[in-house]
Amino acid sequence: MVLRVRPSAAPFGDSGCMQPRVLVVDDEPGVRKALDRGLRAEGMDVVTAGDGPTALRFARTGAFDAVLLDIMLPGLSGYRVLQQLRAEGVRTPVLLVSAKDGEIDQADGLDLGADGYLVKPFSFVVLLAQLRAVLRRAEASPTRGTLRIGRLEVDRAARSVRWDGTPVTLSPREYGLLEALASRAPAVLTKDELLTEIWGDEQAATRNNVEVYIGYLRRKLAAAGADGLVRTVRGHGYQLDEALSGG
Amino acid sequence: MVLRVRPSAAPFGDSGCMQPRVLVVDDEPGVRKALDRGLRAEGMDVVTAGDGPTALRFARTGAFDAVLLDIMLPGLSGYRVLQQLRAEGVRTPVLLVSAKDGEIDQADGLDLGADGYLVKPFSFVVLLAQLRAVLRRAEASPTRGTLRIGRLEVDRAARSVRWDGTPVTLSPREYGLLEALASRAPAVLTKDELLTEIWGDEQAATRNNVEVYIGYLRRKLAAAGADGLVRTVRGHGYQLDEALSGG
DNA sequence: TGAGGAGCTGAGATGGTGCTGAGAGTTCGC
DNA sequence: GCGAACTCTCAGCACCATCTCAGCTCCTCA
Repeated sequence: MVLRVRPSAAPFGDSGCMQPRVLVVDDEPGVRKALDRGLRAEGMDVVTAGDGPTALRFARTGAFDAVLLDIMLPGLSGYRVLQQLRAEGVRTPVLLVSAKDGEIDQADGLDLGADGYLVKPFSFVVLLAQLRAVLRRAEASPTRGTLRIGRLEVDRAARSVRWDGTPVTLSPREYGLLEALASRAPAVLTKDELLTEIWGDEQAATRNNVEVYIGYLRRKLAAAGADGLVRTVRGHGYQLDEALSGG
Repeated sequence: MVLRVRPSAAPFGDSGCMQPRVLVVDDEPGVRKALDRGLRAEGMDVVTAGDGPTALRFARTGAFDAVLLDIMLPGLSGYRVLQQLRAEGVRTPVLLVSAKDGEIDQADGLDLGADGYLVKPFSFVVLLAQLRAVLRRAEASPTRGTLRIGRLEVDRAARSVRWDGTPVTLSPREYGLLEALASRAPAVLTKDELLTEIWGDEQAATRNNVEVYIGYLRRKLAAAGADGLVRTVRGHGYQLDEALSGG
């Protein structure tokens, strides 16, 4: 494997985020060590594992920002590890590494949920590029923190909502609707999307439920001064009004 | 390059979505042709480009679900194309392909916004795996890209349309027509194609419906200043006027 | 020049979509 | 048990999107 370490000027501090934590899984100690050094030099926090069960144990904690996963592993193949992780609902981005070209081909299914594929021998630079692409994406879609859409403020940790600084008390359903709309603003969400997201997959509720709760939500928002924030897109669904929330 | 075509049982119909549209950019006609055939066999809709400027012109419309972009290109390097696209706000996933290992290394910055990296020679299966990973992600996130055909802007997430910056409010049918035409511009779409795409397969509607709604659409567009944007190709169907929208 | 076909459009009917109020059922704390 | 908050159901209403259709214009071709 070619290893050419070239530390970037600003490895990962651009967006003020923390060191990304990367799990490196490979059965060869030499490879682990080389990758560990190389990635550390790029400002990442690296943890290594040498076999499948260990990898799974580490990865299922969800404590990593990305996993570099070799397919050939003692104990449990990389495929199985990935499969198991996805089955458990772990969404951590995974880069699959195969020792030879044909290996990926032999998988029963290609769509196991990996986020990138590398074939040995790969250059460190290519690995780094893939890794960064994956980390960049993960960073771009944060699932936590406070949403700020103009004058609207949705604190997801506290499940509280403010408009122009004044708090708006919402019921769980109302809050769910608003958070869903805010987290994707200014996209239009269909009633069915909102149903599955807030009411769950059981589909016990009907679309009229969404209409009713949009009504409740609107009333409370209007009382707080956010009149017209939730807009109806006839025939499709609802969205947060860009102009209003953004202004 | 190794080409091993293996049509899947269900290429891409799993989630009932449309064929993914992929833009293949490579300066070698042989490679273009091979990729075109291979990807079509996998159920994808493929458009090819042989040089940088052409690639940029196609890609900046936002009408593709993924771009396979060779770095070595006449006219404008793949890097520049990618850089330009990102600068314009085009978020379409891009897989960068380098002819040799060192090429990626030579880029001034790795973080141009590519979503995957491949080094020639790569096997078709690896390409397919990367491509699918990218498409799967794109499909999972409802934030579909914005179509830009000259002065026309179609935001597919917000279902909003702008001409020269001024918003145009459209009914669902009208919007469907415009999006269909914009996503394939400057191709001519027949009335039957538009019928099946917007009205569905039931075929309850007739071709006159398309004519009527093209009329409605034209009226609203004309009111916004986009007079003559939707062109009739007698005997065939409708298309967006490149010259007008592109100028 | 005229016939036929393709495409356009205005008027009007209708059905669907979305909104709302009333009220019943449920859960939870006291 | 009681009240409060939340959730859900339902029916009625208003309005808009959709559809139908006839009559029109325009193009093509003989």
